[in-house]
Amino acid sequence: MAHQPRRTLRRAPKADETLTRPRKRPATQGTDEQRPPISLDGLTSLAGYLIRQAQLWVFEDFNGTLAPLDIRPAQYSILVVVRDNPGLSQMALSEVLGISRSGIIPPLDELQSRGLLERLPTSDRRTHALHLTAAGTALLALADSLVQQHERRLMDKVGSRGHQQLLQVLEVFGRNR
Amino acid sequence: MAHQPRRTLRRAPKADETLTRPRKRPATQGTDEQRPPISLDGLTSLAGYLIRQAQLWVFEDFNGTLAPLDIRPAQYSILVVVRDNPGLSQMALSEVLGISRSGIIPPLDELQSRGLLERLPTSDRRTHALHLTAAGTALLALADSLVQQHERRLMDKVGSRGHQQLLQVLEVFGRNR
DNA sequence: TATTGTTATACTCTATAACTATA
DNA sequence: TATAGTTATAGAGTATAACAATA
Repeated sequence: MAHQPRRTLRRAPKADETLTRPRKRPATQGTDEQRPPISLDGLTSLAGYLIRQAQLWVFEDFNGTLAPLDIRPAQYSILVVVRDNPGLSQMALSEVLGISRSGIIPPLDELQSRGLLERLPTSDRRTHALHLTAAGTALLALADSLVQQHERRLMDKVGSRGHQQLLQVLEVFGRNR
Repeated sequence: MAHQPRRTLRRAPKADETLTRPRKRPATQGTDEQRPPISLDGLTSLAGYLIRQAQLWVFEDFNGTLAPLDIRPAQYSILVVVRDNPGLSQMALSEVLGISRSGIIPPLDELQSRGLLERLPTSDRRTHALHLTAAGTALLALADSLVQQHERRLMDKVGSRGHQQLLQVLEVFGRNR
């Protein structure tokens, strides 16, 4: 029904990262006894396992880096796609991001309540046209520079050559899912 | 206190995958009108985004492949680590898997209730020694062959060379987090 | 009838804190 | 006091189903 843009104030997200984060091994537990090494070879030989571990690192580092702006990965991806495709509908957005059309609503509500994004009416009164506000555009510019820092840290982790290889090899996962 | 191994029956996990899965674009919505292409360049140039998308594919394919055995990624990783490190404690397991010591309990309970894994008492009566049962060893062997199918599908996706590069480049994320 | 956005609900995963028993 | 395992609780993320407005 193309409701009024809602003003719902959503739960303030924890300023810090809330996503999976690795254990900070508990200070080599008390005495610095050496513990028997645990073999992970059965897992580390699987590319899928390594991808999962890399993704956990990415989210952790991303969240830490963008904590000052209180932007999580999903929010960042929404802001980028809306900036690059102004006026797109919620359906189109949820589709390219691989989220259900109901799942896109909480992050959109939050971004809107923070004044970063707006839902404008269209000729088809069922749909909303998504646009960034001036504040959203400004904040995204800041976020972009932090994301570049994050990306550089990833490059430090895997090497410049490794980073290039990742972009090439994983490109197949980037196209429209 | 090294409780009795619990018999708690845990909620039957949905036999199919329950993790994030991509939208199956709704049949090009009704009429096959061509929709304006949506630019994702702002995201696909980020290695972190591609890693995230790859990881979603991995979980989806993994879950689909291992659905006949009703084994999810976390359960598989537990079975592998316990097989390769028999007798390790829950603390050690949760540490190498990057899960909190309370978070390891639900999957362990489930595996134990399914007769795949047991918690044996040790001289330190606070700790449990984790071991696979015969059934667990047998099921893991089946799982391994399915995981190899999954890994082959990943190789089909990124190419043989790309697969090798992934193992090399991401190896840094595999070591003990 | 089909589609968009929304609400309601449920489930998974993970986190933290408090508790028990052991050391 | 410190540690291992457990319980209780909470939060984020995502899923499905049903609904109203609109096409």
